[in-house]
Amino acid sequence: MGPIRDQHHFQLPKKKPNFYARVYEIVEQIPIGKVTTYGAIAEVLGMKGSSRMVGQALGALPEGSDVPAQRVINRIGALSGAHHFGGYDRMRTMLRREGVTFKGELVDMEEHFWDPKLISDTP
DNA sequence: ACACTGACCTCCT
DNA sequence: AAGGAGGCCAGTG
Repeated sequence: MGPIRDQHHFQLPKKKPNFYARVYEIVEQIPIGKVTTYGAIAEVLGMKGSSRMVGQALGALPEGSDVPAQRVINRIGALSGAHHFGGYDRMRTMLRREGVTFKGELVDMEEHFWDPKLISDTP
């Protein structure tokens, strides 16, 4: 179904780029137990190098959104957005509940990284 | 309209 | 190897 659902009554950008919405569409497809990175999302949107924009889009999400933003982390596996989930421990707990494992403070990227480029290839 | 802000990433010391 | 500077560009005030 439509990736962005009606419950998202917060304001999306009404102009053309629709950048936020495209970010959310990708994030919604990250499988449970997997994570991806800001950079990987930016790249698949054709905006390689604009990873900060992805973070900005996620930051605009209301709390309690069903967009699984906790599955987006930085390149090395650090929970750089932890502040938006009530701190590092809270975010780590959310991910652990989904089956994500850690190596110290960092997500085990070898095990859990999911590349959003896979979307295009698989129906 | 301008200036500044980011849940980042890559290059350059 | 570790840390800093700069780039990215859509929102916001």
